[in-house]
Amino acid sequence: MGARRGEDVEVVTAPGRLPGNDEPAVRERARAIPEAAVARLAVYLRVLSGLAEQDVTTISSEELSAAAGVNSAKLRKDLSYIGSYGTRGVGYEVEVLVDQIERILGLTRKHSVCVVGIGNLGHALANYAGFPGRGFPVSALFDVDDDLIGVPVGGILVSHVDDIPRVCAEREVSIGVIATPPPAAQGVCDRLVSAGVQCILNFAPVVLQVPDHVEVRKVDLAVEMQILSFHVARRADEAANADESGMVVPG
Amino acid sequence: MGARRGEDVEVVTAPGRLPGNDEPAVRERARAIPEAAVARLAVYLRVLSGLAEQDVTTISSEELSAAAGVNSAKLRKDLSYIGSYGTRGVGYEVEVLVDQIERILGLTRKHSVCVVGIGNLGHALANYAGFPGRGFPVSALFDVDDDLIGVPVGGILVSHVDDIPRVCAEREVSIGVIATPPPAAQGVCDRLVSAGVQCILNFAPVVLQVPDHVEVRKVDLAVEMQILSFHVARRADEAANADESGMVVPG
DNA sequence: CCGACTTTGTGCACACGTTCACAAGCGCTA
DNA sequence: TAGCGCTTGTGAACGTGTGCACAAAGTCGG
Repeated sequence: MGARRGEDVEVVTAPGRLPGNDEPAVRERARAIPEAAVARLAVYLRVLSGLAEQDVTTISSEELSAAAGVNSAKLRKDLSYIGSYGTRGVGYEVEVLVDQIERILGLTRKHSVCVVGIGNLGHALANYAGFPGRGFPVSALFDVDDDLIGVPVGGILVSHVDDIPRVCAEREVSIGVIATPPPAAQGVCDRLVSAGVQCILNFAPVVLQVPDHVEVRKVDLAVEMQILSFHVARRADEAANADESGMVVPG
Repeated sequence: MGARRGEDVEVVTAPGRLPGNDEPAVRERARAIPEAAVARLAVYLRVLSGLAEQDVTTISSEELSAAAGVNSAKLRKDLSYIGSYGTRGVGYEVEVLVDQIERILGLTRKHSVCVVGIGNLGHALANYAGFPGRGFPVSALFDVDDDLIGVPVGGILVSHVDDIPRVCAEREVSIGVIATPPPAAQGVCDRLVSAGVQCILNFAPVVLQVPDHVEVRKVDLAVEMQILSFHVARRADEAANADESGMVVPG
């Protein structure tokens, strides 16, 4: 176990009978998993699911880490956050890992998703979102365009954004996906928040302001492109640099 | 942020007096900017562009950081990576910052982009990609479906994936966007790489294997959803925990 | 039953990124 | 020109995440 702050170290033998402290530490553990590790666990899960379908029953950290594109030590540390489910000298049982990762990621429950903004991207998401992580049924779609209201997209009828509070409550939406034009995003976000949605995936290129208890993740195409652009530029500069400094091309 | 390959280690602190190291440090600096800072610079740039359009000429780190949703010290440090363009006691000139960030991000050149896989998502990207970061013209589209070849999407004719090498070379594509089904992604990736594309934005939920000199960023919807799911689960557990431990609801 | 071999789980050290806190620097006013 | 108040730029402390290397713990063959 990694040394945390002085506080939650005594989890070992659970000394003092403090109220609410006798929990199996599984829940405490969940809080301690680094976000980066969570992201990787999701990747491992996908790889493992693929292996399970190919009837692979056991895999070593070395093999799995190669398939997931990470260092094997990191993989083992990531897995250690969720418990000790490997067998030394052997490896991990694929099925066990799948189950445990799904448990930690909360994939044993279904998470109802809504998509707001049924443009090009929203369309794609409505058709796409339910399928890859099989625990995310899209259960509501919203737009402002009157021509779209009531139209079925991917099997779901589009509702008006004004109905977000009612529809989200009815269908117990827990994750909201924003795919609106930038100016509309904050307004939509506010409505989702007041509808009780606690997690938001934002595709609109704006910085959303939300209360502390709401989790926002953003997917920003422009930013991704610009990061790549930065690398292109860096490479070009390096090449120019190497050139100037009289580097000889081998061969 | 999110998971990247464990590779990007060679970004380390510029070591000692190696030959060709005496450059004006602008280029050296570029190498030293942390990836996380680059991502934020792109966000600042967008905010700043918005401000410029509203004829704001000057802004303090405090204001800008609030608009970008970060801490002001972090913002100043991020900006310090690209140089000292602020005036103490006053703030930053919006236009200067815009220019400098664009320079660092390599946005002064146009980066030709191709999209592979013209399904729902590819469609959305073809229409979307050029516009938000104004320096990214989509100049080629590819698919395997014969019915799509030659069809114009967002003003560009779709070519066959087999023509990737030729078309990418002709149109000087520097960034490849993969929006194919998972099984096709690695093959497409290989073709892009052999066509000389050095940066890839991958929307397919697979771990791509590429040579070291190729930069890959991935956007993985399923992973994002699962991270949110994790947070939903964590919250639920916390609530349950608080409940069990006999917490009294105030009021 | 033992010893050799394999692979996990993790303590430790290091690197990276974030935050704090303050000196340095600039403009404004008198 | 000197003094004051404001904001930048950054050294240094801190916390988090990564990677190494090895002990612990299991399997397997003899």
